[in-house]
Amino acid sequence: MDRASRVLQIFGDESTTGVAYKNQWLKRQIINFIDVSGSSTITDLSIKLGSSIPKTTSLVNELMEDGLLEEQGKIDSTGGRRASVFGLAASSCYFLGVDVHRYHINIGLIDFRKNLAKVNENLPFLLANTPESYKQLVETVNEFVDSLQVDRSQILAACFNLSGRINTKSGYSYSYFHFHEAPLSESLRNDLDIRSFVENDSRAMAFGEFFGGKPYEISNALFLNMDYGLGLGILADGKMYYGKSGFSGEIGHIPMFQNQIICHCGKKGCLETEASGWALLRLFREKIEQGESSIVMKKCPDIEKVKLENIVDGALSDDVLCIELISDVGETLGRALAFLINVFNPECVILGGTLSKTGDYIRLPMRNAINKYSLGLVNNDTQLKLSNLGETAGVIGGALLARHKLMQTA
Amino acid sequence: MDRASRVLQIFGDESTTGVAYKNQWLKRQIINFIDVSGSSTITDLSIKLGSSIPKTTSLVNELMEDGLLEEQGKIDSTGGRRASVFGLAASSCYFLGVDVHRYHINIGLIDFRKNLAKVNENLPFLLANTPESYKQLVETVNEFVDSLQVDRSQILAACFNLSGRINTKSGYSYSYFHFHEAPLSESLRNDLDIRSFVENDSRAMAFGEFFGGKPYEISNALFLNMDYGLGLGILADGKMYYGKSGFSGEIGHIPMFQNQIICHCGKKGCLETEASGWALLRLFREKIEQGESSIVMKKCPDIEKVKLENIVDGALSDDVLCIELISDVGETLGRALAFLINVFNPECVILGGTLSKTGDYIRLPMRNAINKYSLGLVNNDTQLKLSNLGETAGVIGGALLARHKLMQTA
DNA sequence: CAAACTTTATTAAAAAAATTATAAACATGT
DNA sequence: ACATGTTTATAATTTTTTTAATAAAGTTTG
Repeated sequence: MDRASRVLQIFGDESTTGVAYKNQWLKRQIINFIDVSGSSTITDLSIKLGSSIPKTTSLVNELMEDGLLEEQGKIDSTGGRRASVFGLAASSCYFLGVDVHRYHINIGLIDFRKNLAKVNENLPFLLANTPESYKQLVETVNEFVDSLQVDRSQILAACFNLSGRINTKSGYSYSYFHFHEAPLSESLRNDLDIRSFVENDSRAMAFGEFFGGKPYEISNALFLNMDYGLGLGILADGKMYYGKSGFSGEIGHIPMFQNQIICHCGKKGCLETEASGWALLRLFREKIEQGESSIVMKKCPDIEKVKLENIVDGALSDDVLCIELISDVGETLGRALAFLINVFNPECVILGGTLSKTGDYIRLPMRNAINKYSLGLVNNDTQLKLSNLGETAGVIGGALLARHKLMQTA
Repeated sequence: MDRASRVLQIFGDESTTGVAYKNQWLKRQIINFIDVSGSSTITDLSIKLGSSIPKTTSLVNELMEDGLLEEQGKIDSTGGRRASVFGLAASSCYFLGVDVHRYHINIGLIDFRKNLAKVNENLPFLLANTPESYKQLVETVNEFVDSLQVDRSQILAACFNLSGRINTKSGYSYSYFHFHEAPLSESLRNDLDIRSFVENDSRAMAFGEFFGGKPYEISNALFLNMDYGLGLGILADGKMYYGKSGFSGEIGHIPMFQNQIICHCGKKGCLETEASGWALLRLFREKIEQGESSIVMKKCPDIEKVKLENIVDGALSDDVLCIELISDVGETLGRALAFLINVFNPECVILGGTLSKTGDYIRLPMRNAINKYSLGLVNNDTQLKLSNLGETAGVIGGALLARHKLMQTA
């Protein structure tokens, strides 16, 4: 039995009983503890598990034989014999993150230690609710997997990040690839031969930002994905928050305005009509039509073809119009965030997505609006940070989620 | 050692080690499992704990000797010998809930089985940030405790529900009784000789509504406290959500309007300026001054002395003006709830507080606004319910919270 | 630099818990 | 009503785990 299968065995819930079950449970605890703490000594594990040192030793030895743990040298002495430290064996298994965008795909692979083993970004793709689009997705992922050094059986799970409404539990996607009888996650599993999950794109990015770094230090935070649309990822008490059907975080269509602009969701007055990538483009076009000038128009003379990225680049090149518009959008988003901060009292809010590339151009107006519109006592200890991972948040988050979902219960 | 002390011993974290520690942990698991499931057989417990039947039997026997568990007869046969069922012993310990309002206090006592043993409502009191007010609080609670059959030492914990900003973790209240060096919870503990917690009033009511009934069936829900001010209690993944500093749910002062009304929080455009008890009174006065009539004015001719309760009574007596105003407030609140529902995707929203007494007069306009302003896919499975507990939500919730906090870690 | 002290690892003895076997309680079918 | 099958409870035996004891590996101090 290879190492990947051992992982499945330990995290699977095959109904073993009695002492075998307990040992499996303890092994799972050991892996999870080492997972959050990075590495550990027998003594630490023993205390954490509430088991004796000989027992812990034998479990760790078994996990080493299984190939899931490895000795990583010795800890600095604390005044006596130096203790051996054990960590996860990176190559025991792998996980896939597939970030599906409208016009491209990013795919990434992480190992058991959460190292990003390989990323392919901007793979050509066209997202649509058609069997052809689905086929293209499957083929692209299969090509990526085949190009890897690691065997397909070593990849224990994959997570597909999709925009739109997704039921994470059932695995159904309602916006895309909604033509199979079976849930999308099932179809993918069959066509890839890899256990698959589907996830909301913003939530996956949020997961990457929250858990992508080494230690799990924050436990209440928000992640705002600012792209053409808006998305929100919520970390509540150290766990991703999903809501009843996995639809939580639908911030784009909250009613915040009395305007008459019809949102693509069909309603009027949505936040996205005034503060989003879509809104930014609309406002830009209006200003240009009113006769204002921008360097964006030099690079891209056809106003209909101006993309969000162009506006972002414009701002980064100190284009006044772009900076002003982004500031306006930031102010509005800050007002919405003030609402969320009052309700959630988070430790920090992380800004991600295409618009976050403008850095302080968007962050400062938001900070301003938050101070203006939310209660001092609540927002004082809320930090407003820019994304750490940037473009790769999606693939890293997806792969980490696949890993997380498998390790919770296989 | 009496039974109350046994509870403390089991839920305390005195640093026992090895097998003693494990047994304590297992006992805690047994109590917790029986707590959520109501009662249980040895076999069920054995499966749940992952321990053998003889081991479980001896633990249950010890817990019976300690007086925390009692045999509650036998289960109906499933085709063989009938199993004994065990449940918590109601009188092993008690918990106090103190609901502090502006002009009165409600106090309640629950036993270990969560039965409401005694309630005293509407005890005279005047809330202020003064030592006199604090003294009155302590005296009133002490009188209540002295009037009980049960000994003070049997009451393991008390929870005080206060409005305004409260840091639940540290035990500090920032709005009231903010003159001691030590946190309020410490002062109360000293003056009452009962371990004390402080809690946000709306959160305590929410806890009562969520966990006051028999089974814990919902795991994502919102509770809206509609009184003079607004409050929100959030249940996320089966747990009350607090946020970083315990300030979550500050829904009253979210920026939703462009109006010029100055809220008592100092800002403009707060939700409470247009949709709350305060707002309702303001709107009522404006309408009366414009010459409209209402039966409320017959009962209470001095417009300055009209209270929220009068408007509620007016609506329940079919007074047109009251009903209209409440409907308007409901519509606005519904719009705010639409926001929250989009973000939280809860299973249900429970309406409580004084305004909820108007029943469908407020509920239906809210439901309407929610349908209008939130995404169908998200809100379709969100129920909008009226409070079950009504007036007693606070004391029940408080007492349950005291019990919960002690049983998590004493 | 060796003696004394700490901390970790391994082994051996003792204790505790899990199995297995048996008895008791109850239901069902003849 | 009695034999048979099922489930629960208790007792006896075996296995597992803990505790205690010992050895090994470092650090610190006189």
